[in-house]
Amino acid sequence: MRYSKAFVPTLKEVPADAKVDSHVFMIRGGYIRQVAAGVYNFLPLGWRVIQRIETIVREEMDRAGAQEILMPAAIPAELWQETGRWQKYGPELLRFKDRHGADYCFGPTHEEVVVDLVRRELKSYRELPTNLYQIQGKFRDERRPRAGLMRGREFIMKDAYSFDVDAESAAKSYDSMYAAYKRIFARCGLDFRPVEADTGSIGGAKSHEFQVLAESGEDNIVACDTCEYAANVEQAAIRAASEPGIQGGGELSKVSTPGKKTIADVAAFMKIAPSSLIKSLVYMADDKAIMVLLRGDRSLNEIALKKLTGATELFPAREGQLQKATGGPVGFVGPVGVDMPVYADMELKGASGAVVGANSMDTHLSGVDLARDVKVTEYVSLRQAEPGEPCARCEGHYVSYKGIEVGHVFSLGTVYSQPMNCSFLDENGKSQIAVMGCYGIGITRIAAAAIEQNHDKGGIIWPMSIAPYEVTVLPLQTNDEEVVRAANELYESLLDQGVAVLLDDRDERPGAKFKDADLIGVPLRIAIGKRSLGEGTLELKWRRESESSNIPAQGAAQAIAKLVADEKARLRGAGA
RNA sequence: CGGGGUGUAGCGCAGUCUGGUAGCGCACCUGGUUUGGGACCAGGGUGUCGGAGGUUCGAAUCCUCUCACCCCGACCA
Repeated sequence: MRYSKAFVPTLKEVPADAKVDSHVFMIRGGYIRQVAAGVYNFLPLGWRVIQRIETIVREEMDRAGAQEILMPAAIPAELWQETGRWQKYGPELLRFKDRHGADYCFGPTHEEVVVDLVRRELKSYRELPTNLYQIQGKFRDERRPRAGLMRGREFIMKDAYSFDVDAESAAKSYDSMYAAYKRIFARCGLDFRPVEADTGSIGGAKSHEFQVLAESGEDNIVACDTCEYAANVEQAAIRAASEPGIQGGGELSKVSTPGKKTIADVAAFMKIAPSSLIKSLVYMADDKAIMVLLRGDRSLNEIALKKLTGATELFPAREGQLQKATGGPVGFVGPVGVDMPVYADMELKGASGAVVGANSMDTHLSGVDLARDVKVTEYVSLRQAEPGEPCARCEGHYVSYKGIEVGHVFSLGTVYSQPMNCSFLDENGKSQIAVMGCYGIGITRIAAAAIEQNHDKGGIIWPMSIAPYEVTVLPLQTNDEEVVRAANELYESLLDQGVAVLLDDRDERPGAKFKDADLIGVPLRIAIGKRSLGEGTLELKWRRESESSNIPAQGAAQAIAKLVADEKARLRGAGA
């Protein structure tokens, strides 16, 4: 591409709306433009990146034996009603009516559609296993879209669905996708980690997320420093404590704690550690109040609570609801004498000598013995794993990371195939339900995650495999015939070699060209100027390095093409 | 959904408190000089002041309603 003809509107100034690096650089570099909250146009550079990511995904999915299809974005409500998700999915599902008044939704995921497709055709076990995938624009009406492509409402996703005869075969399909995902993310040049995860509203038995490690990530991950175990904190296993998390003993007595509403305030006031307090949380589970008890220094794992209660809607009680349920004010909530289910974290089993709220203004209770003073409904593991604590699987300890979820693989079992009756006849002529898996990749999110991991103050530093252009050629003096001729020749030769090359033939000063090249982030830059051309050399610089080197002008195209190919091969090798 | 904030030129912003007929930087257009890290000089204004209603002789500015976007939290494949 000749830059003079390209639609690449770069910006010197940082747009006011963008806070995250990947968002800032995608706008400044002329990759995307916003249309509405969480909805973007992809400009030529942005679209080239997306297409290159899609190509890698297609190659690896095809290699793993999956077949590409395309399902509709507009889905009739009946399919979603069949699985009950029309009711369950909530306001994230964008719903609308056609001219006849029939209900539709814009597909945020396609289990219903693919199962409907397969169940109509599937007859025999001989047709399995099969794996169908698509790359498609999805829409999820996020409450709060943010950070550009990291969390948009409309985004591009690759979703795949496997169908197997039994659980054993389904496990093989799962493993094959897991392996394909590792190759895909490695080829995209990402530093990532597969972690055990919650299955969320998709449902099913086991799942892994593929997390790109980045400070700006929204997900919290813990990984063991010794074994291979890594998990989302929503899911992370916690090693059973060998003794109660709070031990003190003593008599139950009232303590005056005027104005001390938080764990930190009470601990400081009473001169004890926050870990000697019990945190009492009141949640509304489908309009029923429940209480959760945790050690004062721990955080609730809401996913675990949701699983425990089976509630569709679960949120912290508002002030009025809380007062009604406990009879006391916010800040002094406690479990002694309350009339509602009380779930205590496993760590509190046998706890004594603890401090809790007294359900009356400016008062706490000390010397609480859970077994003696509180009617605990059940002891369950309800807290989040924390960095530094012992690994549940080995003798190591947890380390915490921030991650961007770019892929997720689910072992679904029959949660969709059963209610939708997706069946086949086995060897004995007996009807069986297909065992499923589903596998997602956020194509547009990969682009954002790659930038989060690969940038500096000046702009993006693309991995070779997904860069919009692999090489950029900069003629530094556009009024110098020799320079222009050499640049044009190199440009044509690189095109002949199959290299994706951007020729900056604009009548701009060298400084402007360097700045734009850095911003756009093309991995390899060839500067052609009077200075070096006189000595028969060109200046080659990797975007990721600070120093340039000179290469002979003679045969430069072949040498550059080889560097590009070697770099892509290196990334490919990383996933093997 | 709760809390906070912002809408004025393509982009970044000032002007709003205290009402008086819209401005700065960058970008852009014309001419000239420049050319190895976002050049300089001269000239040019490109605007339903987010929208609707109201108060007023007069509204970017005051009042009411409304829309959009951003941030924090909650929520979430």
